[in-house]
Amino acid sequence: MGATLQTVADQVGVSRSTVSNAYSRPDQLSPELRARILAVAERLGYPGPNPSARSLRRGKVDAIGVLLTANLSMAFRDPYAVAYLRGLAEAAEQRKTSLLLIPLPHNDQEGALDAVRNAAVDAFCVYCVPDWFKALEIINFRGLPVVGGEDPAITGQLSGEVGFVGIDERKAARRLAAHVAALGHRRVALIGHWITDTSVTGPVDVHPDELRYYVSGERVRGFRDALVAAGVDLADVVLINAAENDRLVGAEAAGHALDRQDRCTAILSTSDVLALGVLDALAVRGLRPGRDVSVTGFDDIPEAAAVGLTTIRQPSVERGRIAGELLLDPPADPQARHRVLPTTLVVRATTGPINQESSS
Amino acid sequence: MGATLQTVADQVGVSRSTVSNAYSRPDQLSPELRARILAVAERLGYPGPNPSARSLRRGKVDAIGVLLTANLSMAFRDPYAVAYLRGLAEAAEQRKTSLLLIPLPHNDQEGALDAVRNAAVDAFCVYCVPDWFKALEIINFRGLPVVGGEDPAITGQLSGEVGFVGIDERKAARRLAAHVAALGHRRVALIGHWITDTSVTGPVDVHPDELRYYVSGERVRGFRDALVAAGVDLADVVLINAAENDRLVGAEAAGHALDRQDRCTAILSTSDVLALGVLDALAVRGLRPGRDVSVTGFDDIPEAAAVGLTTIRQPSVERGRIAGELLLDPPADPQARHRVLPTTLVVRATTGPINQESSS
DNA sequence: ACCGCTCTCTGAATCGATACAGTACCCGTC
DNA sequence: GACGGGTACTGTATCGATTCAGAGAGCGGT
Repeated sequence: MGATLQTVADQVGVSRSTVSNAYSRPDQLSPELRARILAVAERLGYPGPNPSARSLRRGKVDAIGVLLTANLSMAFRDPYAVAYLRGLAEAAEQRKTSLLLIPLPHNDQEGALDAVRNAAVDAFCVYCVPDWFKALEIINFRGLPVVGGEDPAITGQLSGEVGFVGIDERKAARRLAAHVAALGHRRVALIGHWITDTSVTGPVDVHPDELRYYVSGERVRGFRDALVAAGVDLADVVLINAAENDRLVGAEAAGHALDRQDRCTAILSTSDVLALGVLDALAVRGLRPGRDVSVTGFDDIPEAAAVGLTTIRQPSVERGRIAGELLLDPPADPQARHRVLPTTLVVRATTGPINQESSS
Repeated sequence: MGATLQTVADQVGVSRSTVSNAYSRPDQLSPELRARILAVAERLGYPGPNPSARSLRRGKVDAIGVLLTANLSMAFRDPYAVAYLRGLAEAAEQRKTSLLLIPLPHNDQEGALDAVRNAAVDAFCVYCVPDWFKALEIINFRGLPVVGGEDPAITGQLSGEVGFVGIDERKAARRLAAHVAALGHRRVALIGHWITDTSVTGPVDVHPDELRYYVSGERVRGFRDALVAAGVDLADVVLINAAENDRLVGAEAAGHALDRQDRCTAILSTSDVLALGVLDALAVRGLRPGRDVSVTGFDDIPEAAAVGLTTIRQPSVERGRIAGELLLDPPADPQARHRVLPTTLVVRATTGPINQESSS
């Protein structure tokens, strides 16, 4: 109970340094002595160097902090986040680095920020964290390297070592909406995750330039760009806030678009998860996706292919892997620390030409 | 750069202790002084108490280590593991505790064990880690609390504070195999994850009592129990090892069972993920699941319902949540630290009565 | 016999914070 | 005016390791 380096050193009759070396620098002492030390350590029940003490002295903990979504357990519901995490884990695994998943409790901004302040890590990986959550500032204040996938403008202001791996959100969204507009849709609903609020799901009346959460905001702005370019009257575009990135919430949001007299003919969501909920909502009302109402998602999670969802594909596992690599082996060239990955428009069955009959 | 408690203390003109209190025990000093201290700290760029130093002194890090599958990134491929992790994250989140995902690199036993030795955590949660990986021993040696879901016999030998949350693997497997036997199947193949080897997928000739990985071993033994009870000749039972818990590997393993002249009429796998691969293998060969060959899985992941897979349902999110609760709020009563959760046989379309025509 | 070199091992300084006993002072009370 | 009881802050010991300059020994070469 409570054996330390010193205890072992005293027993063996060598200095503490030597015992330390036995564990951390085997080449610094003779193999025989090392064997003797380890044997005594085992006998005394010495569990090896205390990790906290070691990292205090070394100034390094071999772990990177992961900030995933506003709320950790939520992240495990989103297949895209899981895939991202997998890529991150692959990169970390190869470099013997642990991943510290930091809890971000709901309804406790201050507590969440404390968690970021107190995390024992060498760097941070931030994914899908809303702008109003001041995590980046704290990380910056701590002077730790960080890789994010959000607003490049914000990360550009940080002083520490910063990386970026993401996509051109707005451009991809534009491509998707252009496809929908080209099919003839003119009355459209846009469902955006967290664009105004994290507590209420429903229609909102905000100018797209004032949307809050960067990722969704850019996607919605991209949608609008394309719709305007196609000559759609913005008065016919309904904007709906989704309080969570969740299938049930997606269905609820879709309800607000479907249960009104001038029903829209297309619903664009800022994520596949929400779009799956939209499809549920259609099913409940006996509407056919791609015929009565066109539906699109974003991300291209595996289930999207299964249900034939038209969406934007963005790299998932690879994105996580690159994030990990940027943190663990930062390229000298700052240019190389800013990676914009390609996206693809994937057209499937949930989008189709406007149906004269039911849109009348 | 490099500001510490002392730096701040000197600037403000108070003692180091007081600055420490300003952060960790606000009730120990006047609000005015605290405000002044925090202001100076901010100005000096002091990022708050160093997490390593704090945890060294406190003897606590507010993190629990997670050992997930032999290989971390693999865990994110298994929907069951992800669900488990979600439950764990929920429990951790409520108690402001972080989750340290520990990398367990392939082909590096020693490195993996070091990772367990060096992890800065207060406790461990072990899930689906094979017996031959001596992680439990190390954790025990470190004297940290642990909750596992594997072999209760092993965990029973540990001296530290130990919890268990799992299911009666063998009983559940028995129920499943009894269902298959009752449908008339007599030539059966069993696919087991890691039952002999982690490098080769294919038929093996081992007595079930000598299988390696506890979870799969128990499941296979349960299968055999029921088959024997139903009068099946064990000579007609093929045992196939799966080198990974992976869909592709499942398909490969199934190939070994299907591409032989005395083709089996039922294939039982130790996990849903493997069973999905088995279904792929059937599809490739133009065989109908539930008609030509009956197929079963284990776990009841969401996709199982989608494809109509007969399987055993076991709690996933709940299992993770309970594991977290046992670690973070250990019940005083040792009995309550051993939780065996219920399982259900879920019969769907992939099992059916033996088909006279194609089994002849 | 002496130089220089490698190989092992030692000692002191250091990493940055927290716990706890203790001091100083103020205020009200009998 | 002595005393009890708070409140606000300080000082010191301590958590457990790593680092690095350097000491001493052994050894081949000249």
